[in-house]
Amino acid sequence: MAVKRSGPDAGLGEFIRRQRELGHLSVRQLADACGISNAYLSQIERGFRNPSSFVLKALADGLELSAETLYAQAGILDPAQGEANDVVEAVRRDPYLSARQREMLVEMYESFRKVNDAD
Amino acid sequence: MAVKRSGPDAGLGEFIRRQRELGHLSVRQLADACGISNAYLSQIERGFRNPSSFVLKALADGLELSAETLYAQAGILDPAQGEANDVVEAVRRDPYLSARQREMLVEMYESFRKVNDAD
DNA sequence: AAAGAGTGCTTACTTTTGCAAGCACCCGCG
DNA sequence: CGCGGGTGCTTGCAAAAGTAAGCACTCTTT
Repeated sequence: MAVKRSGPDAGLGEFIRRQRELGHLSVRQLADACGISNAYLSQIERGFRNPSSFVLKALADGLELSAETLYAQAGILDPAQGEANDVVEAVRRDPYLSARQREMLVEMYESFRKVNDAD
Repeated sequence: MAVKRSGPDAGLGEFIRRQRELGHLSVRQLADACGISNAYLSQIERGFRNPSSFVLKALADGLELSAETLYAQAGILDPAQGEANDVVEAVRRDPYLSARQREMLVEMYESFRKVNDAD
């Protein structure tokens, strides 16, 4: 078959689960938000199924993180990417933060910028 | 199924075909280079099949273009090219923040990371 | 303590992916 | 001509994706 196929070894599932738990979402909640079945999400998280591009995209949306991040985790996008500059982008890409935490950091950053513009 | 499914309407296939022709490759050549069957590639190009993440990645490699580009064409990646990787680094480099502000953002970020490790 | 809802997981099933094999066609060449 | 090799396309079929329904368990609530 020549094209990579991941089995129950894939770290992608674990990553998704971790993100879901950081956001305090149940399997069903995230599955609904993504338009996929909870059964399927459960299998993805445990590495038994290999989500298609569209499901991956939907998961990225549901988890409120950039599709790039998820695809990088899936080993599809080269994670290297760009030369580090934009704080907001860096926050959005960070795989260890919850959606809420990312939101807070971005807000804080932007309020700083705003204040600075004033003086 | 709620998740996007493309039929023979998809512009992705046409894009792939155009790229293939620009490279003066036959269907079989590109298919071989990608490790997929020529039958399947033919169907993808005409929009009858919906390549998985892995096939898409293989196609990007075979066409020698970045996976980002192809995924953007597939309508999966927002063409917004992000840079920046590391949050702390990005914050430290940001020229619009004060030292104090940088310190606060970094502290906030690190406390989030710490909290996440706990649960 | 039984009902009710929430959690994740399993099973049986349908639909889609992706391939091996083969079709029809167009060339260049002996 | 007639044959070998190029082109893209079609057609079954095996294997994987994805779902609906339901299981086992834990909490609340009554």
